[in-house]
Amino acid sequence: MAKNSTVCRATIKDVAEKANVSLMTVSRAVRGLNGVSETTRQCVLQVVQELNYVPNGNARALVQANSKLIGLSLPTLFNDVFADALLGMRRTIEQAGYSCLVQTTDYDTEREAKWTDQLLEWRPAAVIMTGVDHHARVRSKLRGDNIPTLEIWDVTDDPIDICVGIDHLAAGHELGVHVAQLGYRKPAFVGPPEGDDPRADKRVAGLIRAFRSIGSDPLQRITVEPNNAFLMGQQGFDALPQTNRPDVVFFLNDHIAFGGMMAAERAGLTVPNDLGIVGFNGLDLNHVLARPMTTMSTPRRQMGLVGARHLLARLSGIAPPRNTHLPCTLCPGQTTRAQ
Amino acid sequence: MAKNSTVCRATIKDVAEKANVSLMTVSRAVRGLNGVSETTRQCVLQVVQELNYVPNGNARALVQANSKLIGLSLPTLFNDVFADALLGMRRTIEQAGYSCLVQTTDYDTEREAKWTDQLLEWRPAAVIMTGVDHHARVRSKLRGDNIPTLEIWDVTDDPIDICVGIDHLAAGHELGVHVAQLGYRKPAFVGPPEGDDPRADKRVAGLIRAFRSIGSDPLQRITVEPNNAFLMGQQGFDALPQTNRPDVVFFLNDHIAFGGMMAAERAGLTVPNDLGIVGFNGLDLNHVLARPMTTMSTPRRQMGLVGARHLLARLSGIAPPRNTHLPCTLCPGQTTRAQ
DNA sequence: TTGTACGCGTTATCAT
DNA sequence: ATGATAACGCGTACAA
Repeated sequence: MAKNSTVCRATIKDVAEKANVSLMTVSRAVRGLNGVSETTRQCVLQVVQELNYVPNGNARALVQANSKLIGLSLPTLFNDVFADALLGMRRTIEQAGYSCLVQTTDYDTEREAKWTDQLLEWRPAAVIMTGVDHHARVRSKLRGDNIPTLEIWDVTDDPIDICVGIDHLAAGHELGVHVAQLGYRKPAFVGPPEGDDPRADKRVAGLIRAFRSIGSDPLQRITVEPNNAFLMGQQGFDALPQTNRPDVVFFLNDHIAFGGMMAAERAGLTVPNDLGIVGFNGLDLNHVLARPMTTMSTPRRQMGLVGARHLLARLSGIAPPRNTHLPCTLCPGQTTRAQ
Repeated sequence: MAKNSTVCRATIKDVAEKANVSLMTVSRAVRGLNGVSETTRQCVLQVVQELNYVPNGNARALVQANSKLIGLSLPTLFNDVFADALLGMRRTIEQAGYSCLVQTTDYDTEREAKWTDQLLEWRPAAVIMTGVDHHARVRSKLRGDNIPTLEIWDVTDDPIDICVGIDHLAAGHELGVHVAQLGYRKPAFVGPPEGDDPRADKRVAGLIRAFRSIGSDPLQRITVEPNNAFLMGQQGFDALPQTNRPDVVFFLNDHIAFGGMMAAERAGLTVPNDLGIVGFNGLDLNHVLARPMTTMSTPRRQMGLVGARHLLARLSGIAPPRNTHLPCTLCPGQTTRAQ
């Protein structure tokens, strides 16, 4: 009878029997350890091929008490900036033999916490999270279990473990000061509701401080639902107050800003004279626009790279710096007035 | 002395001892199985809390001979279309208790094959791959091990297991016929080199067939290096032949088309009169453009949803259809001439 | 309702 | 250079 149409996978034992050696010899040969004669190794690897033997990662993780898995938590994939950071990170991580267990949180701390619970069952070697604002349970579990943890994209005095990011408060402030110096006095911000994206909130705090210090109108915060970036920009523009309209709008990111600019021009406004448009991140989108956008360029690729390196160092017992600030670069563009 | 600053994690055994019950009672209580009195369960769960017990997924996977892990392979994350498909998929999958092991291949079949080898060590419950063109080794391994496999984004007569996608050849043909009927006769295509993206190649084949049947100039294929989408569009436009310039350009996708259009207009051309611009996918970008782009809308979200459902059905023993075609929708826009 | 014995596939450790 | 044995933490099967 057919042997119950099930997966039939070879184990070390199968290989050992067929090769007429012990389990340990196979194990050593497969892992490329010393202490196996060249002839034996050849023979074993030969059998491994024939039997299509694939080591069982679960068994290995079990006996070694932790796995070659790394948990990776991102807010969303609908945003090139995270893809950018990932690019730098994933390669480094995978070359070191780790695999990534990925989740997206949609900026929901609860979701993140639930996923963490699920993740910990796999005894991951490390965890990478976006931002530094997490559910208290997550912090305490990761700390308590002493799991190497990398927080990326933001900085804090008290990271869970190690942290590589930019100072969003300072970036917001620098951007605000620049724009204020250009003469804009009625600022608005278009982005998610307060509380959804802690990094956005910090940048807004920086903007507020910048404009308050020169006695301008207070910054108006316009809320748009998470959606396609270009649509969000359009919705953000539509939501601007008609009377006493702002003279400059800071958008959550460049793509949203572009959507807002399109909407503004369709509504008959002239950028930057009637309305200044400011983005964030310095995406490559800028390079194709007729007029480059005023924005703040963030070191995304580098954050990923540096973060991954520090984490790997941590995994091999070397203590990396707990906190790494990376610099942003102001990009004055033509979507705000000159001078 | 400090107990070697290492992870100290509670096991079932620890819980059992503290709760004064057997291992099995704990196991049952934790998994919510029947056969445990309410009082015992309360007591056990109480101890679980205190000890911060988290079941070991590796041990579980080992004894059950396969894990609650699903492998997921995507070409890139720098493309909203994959994020779209994922959105529909991941939720469904995660609610069923699975976690995703993600990779990106950068359209490299070799990379995909290597990753698959690594993945199989985890004894995943299922594998999801993009497209239907894979390394022969991958096909045979997945088939040989009888692993539930979902191929998404494309269709074929001979899927590894199950398959949900669109017919790229037909989509290309339909788009080509539409544009040809508008009177364009010198078509070009801007995208990756032939062989890199099999789905793009199929669409190109459809375009070629459409234009050949009306005896127009043959379609010129312009190659651009993978890069930021907007930049690729710009580069694609720059690479168009100056003499006997094409009168319509099909781009790999909408974002690239947008970059191309910007470049064309900066070069002084009028769209759609001097040059027709055609995208692919029907991204939301279109909704904010002053003139919507001519494109073919793809059912990305739906592919993800349907695919995930079929896969879950497969995992619970129900046989879903092997092959599911989903329809595309032609979106005539204003970046090609009317009539 | 609860408990006991065994095995899952691997590696560490200690022989030989 | 090679092998025997004992874990690792859990679930299945059966017994009480």
